[in-house]
Amino acid sequence: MAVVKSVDVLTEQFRAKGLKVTPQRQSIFRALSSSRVHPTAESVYAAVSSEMPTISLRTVYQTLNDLAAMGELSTLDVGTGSTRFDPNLEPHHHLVCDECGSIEDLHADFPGVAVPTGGEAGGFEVTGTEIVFRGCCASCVAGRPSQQHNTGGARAHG
Amino acid sequence: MAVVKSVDVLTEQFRAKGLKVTPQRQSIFRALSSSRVHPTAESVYAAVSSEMPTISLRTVYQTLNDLAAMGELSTLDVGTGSTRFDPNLEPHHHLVCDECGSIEDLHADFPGVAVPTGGEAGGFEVTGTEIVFRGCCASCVAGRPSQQHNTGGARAHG
DNA sequence: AGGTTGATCAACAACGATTGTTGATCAGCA
DNA sequence: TGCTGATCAACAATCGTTGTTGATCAACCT
Ligand SMILES: [Mn+2]
Ligand SMILES: [Mn+2]
Ligand SMILES: [Zn+2]
Ligand SMILES: [Zn+2]
Repeated sequence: MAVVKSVDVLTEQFRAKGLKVTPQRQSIFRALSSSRVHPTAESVYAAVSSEMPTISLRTVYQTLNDLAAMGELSTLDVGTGSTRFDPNLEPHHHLVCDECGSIEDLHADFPGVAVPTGGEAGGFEVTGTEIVFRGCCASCVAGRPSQQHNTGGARAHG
Repeated sequence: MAVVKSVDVLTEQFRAKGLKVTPQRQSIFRALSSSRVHPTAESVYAAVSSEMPTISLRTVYQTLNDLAAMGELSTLDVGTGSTRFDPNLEPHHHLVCDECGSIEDLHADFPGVAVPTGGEAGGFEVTGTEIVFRGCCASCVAGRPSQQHNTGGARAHG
């Protein structure tokens, strides 16, 4: 359940790179370390703004990009228009709700998932595998107009 | 190896929906049915422009969106800035080259890939599963400065 | 403690991808 | 042939993101 490195560790990393540790950056560190929701730059901005109203969106983008460049954050693109930032450094996959746009983590590994050698895609050198499950999250399912339970017929792949 | 439906079939579908079958649309149909490269709107525009120089980018977007809305085309977002259109209607997965940006199809199914019930993501209703392998395509690997063969050490997940 | 130097700010402009709009012209199809 | 939607050019506008500028500030090293 480890997320982004602690505020202290990030502080160290910034210092080591000759980057100053400013209150803005610390505030962003804090916002990230207490977040499990794959925030956008805007939403980090909103969170940080509440305790530091003068921070600029520009600074938020800047710091998020710094963190991503340092590998302390990864970026996600699920087709919702804006980039999501993922403070969870562990290898994992994602469940994207088509209804509310939420993104949940799935900590599972699928050992069978690999590119078959010599086939259609022979010679492709894999460095990373991302699985995205699309569908409807539990809370959106719960909020639906009541209807007969229909447990069958979910097609794989859309 | 079936790709987008034939030009004739798409023609029928458009007529059935009360949409007119114009030379522009037919040209776009043709460009798609002979494409295996997950083109962007711009690249479809470029292809069609060569045989129909007066077509507008606006019309290309319009038709691609129509096709996507009809389910005759799917859209892909791999974080390269622009939407890729996929004329391949069969369920499949993708290999994205981080070097040249190419996207190859992988026609394989991974029966083990499913959201574990009752765990971290209990209650999520899956409607589609997309697997993206990131790495380096065969031709980019081939074009590298010669070095010792290193066949080990590909980490899964980045 | 003080000076150097990078960080931040406001206030913009600019970008690329995509969509909206308008009015005029054109052409598919019944 | 006529109705009506499609297309066109030529824009403007949107959204997310990055660039720029000059002024101010403050983290950090000595
Ligand atoms: Mn995640
Ligand atoms: Mn494909
Ligand atoms: Zn939901
Ligand atoms: Zn490549």
